[in-house]
Amino acid sequence: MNSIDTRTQILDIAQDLVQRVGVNAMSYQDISEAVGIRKASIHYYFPSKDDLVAALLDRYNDYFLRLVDGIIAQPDSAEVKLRRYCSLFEATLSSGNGDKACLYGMVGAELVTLKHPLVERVTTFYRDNEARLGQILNQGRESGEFGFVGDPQAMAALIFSLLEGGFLVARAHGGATQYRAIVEQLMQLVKG
Amino acid sequence: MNSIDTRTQILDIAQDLVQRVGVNAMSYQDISEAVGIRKASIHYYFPSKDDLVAALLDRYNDYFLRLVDGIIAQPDSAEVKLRRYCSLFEATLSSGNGDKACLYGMVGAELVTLKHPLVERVTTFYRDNEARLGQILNQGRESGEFGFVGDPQAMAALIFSLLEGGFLVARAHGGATQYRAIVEQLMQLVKG
DNA sequence: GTCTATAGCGCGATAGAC
DNA sequence: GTCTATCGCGCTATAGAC
Repeated sequence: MNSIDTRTQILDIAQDLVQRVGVNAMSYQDISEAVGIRKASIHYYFPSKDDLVAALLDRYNDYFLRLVDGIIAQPDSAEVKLRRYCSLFEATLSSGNGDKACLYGMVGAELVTLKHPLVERVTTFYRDNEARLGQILNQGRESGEFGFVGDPQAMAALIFSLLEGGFLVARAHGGATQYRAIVEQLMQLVKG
Repeated sequence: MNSIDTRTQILDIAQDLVQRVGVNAMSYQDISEAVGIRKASIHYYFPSKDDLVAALLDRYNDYFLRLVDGIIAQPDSAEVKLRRYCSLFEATLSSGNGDKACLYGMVGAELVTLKHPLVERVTTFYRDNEARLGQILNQGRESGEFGFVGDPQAMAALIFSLLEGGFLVARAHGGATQYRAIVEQLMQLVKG
C-alpha cells in the first residue's frame, strides 16, 4: 500500500501549499522536494495539474462537509453549532504557522484562472456551505436563541462571506486573535 | 506627455488584470498586448514587476482612501455614509464584466508570495479602512442611528472582512445581486 | 521611448530505462 | 512505481540599436 501512502502524502503537501500560496504558485517541484520524490513521479498519480487540484478539492469537500454534517446532527443548541462551524475555519488558520487560508477561499480568489470542471466545484462548495449555515440559523430562529433581523438565507450568505474574508484579512493583519474577535462580534449580532 | 499617458495605460491594464487573475497570473506579456507596446518597453517605466505592483497598490490606496474621506466629510447620516462605502466596492464588481475583485483583496490572497515592502502596504490598507469604518460606526452610534451590540472597532473589522470576502464569493456565486443582498442584510444588523 | 533579440530560469508534461 | 533526461513554453529581465 506504499502507493496509497505516496498519493496521500502528495495531496497533503499540495493542500498545504495551495492554502499558503495559491494554486498558481504551487508547483510540482515544490511538492516533490517536500515529499522526497522526483516531480516526474507525481505525474504517475496525477497526470496533469488539473487532476491534482480536482482531487484536492474533492477530498477537502468531502472532509469538510462531513464535519459540518456531524456538527449539525448533534443535539446541541444552535449557538454551539454555529460556534463549532466557525471553529472549523479557525482550526485551519491556527494549524502549523498562521499563514494558511481556507482551501476554497484561496481557489476562489484565483477562480478566473481555473478551467471549467474546477470552477463548478467551487460554486458548489459555496452553495452547500450556505445551505448548511441556513439550517443552523433556522434552528436558532425557531428555538428563540437567535433574534437577528432579516432572512436566514441572506444571513447565511453573509456569514459565509464573512468567514472566508475574515480568513484572508486575518492572515495579513491580526491573525487568529483578530479572527476570533470577528466571530465573537458575529455571535452577538446573530443573537440580536 | 506621451510618456505619462503610456505609464497610466500600463497601470490601468495591470490593475484590471490583477483584479481578475491575481498578481502571479498577471504578466508583462498580457499588458503589452493590451496596451499595444512590446513588453521590453514596460521595463522602461517599471524596471521590475515588484515596482509595477508597488505603484499599482500606491495609486489604488490614494484613490480609494480619498474617495472614502470624501464620503466621511459630507454632512450625511451614518447610514448613507456606510451605504456609500459599500457601494465603492460594488462599483468595481459591476465595472466591465462581473469578474473583478477588490485589488487589495486579490493581493491579500496572494500575500505569502509577495516580498516585504508589498506586504506592508496591504496590512496598512486594511488597517486604514477599518479605522475609517470605525469613524462611521461611531457617528451612527452617537446619533442613535446604529443600535448594533458590541464594540464599534470590532464591528468595523467585521464589516471590512465581510466586504472583502463578499467580493470573492460573489464572483463565484451570485454576482452583484448576491453582494447587494449581503450589504442589505448588513445594514439591518448595523441598525440593530 | 520604443524596438529587436536574447539570456536564463522554472514550469507542466512526456518518453523510456530500471 | 520511481527514476533520468529532455522537450517546449512562458516568464522576468537585460543589452544594445534606432
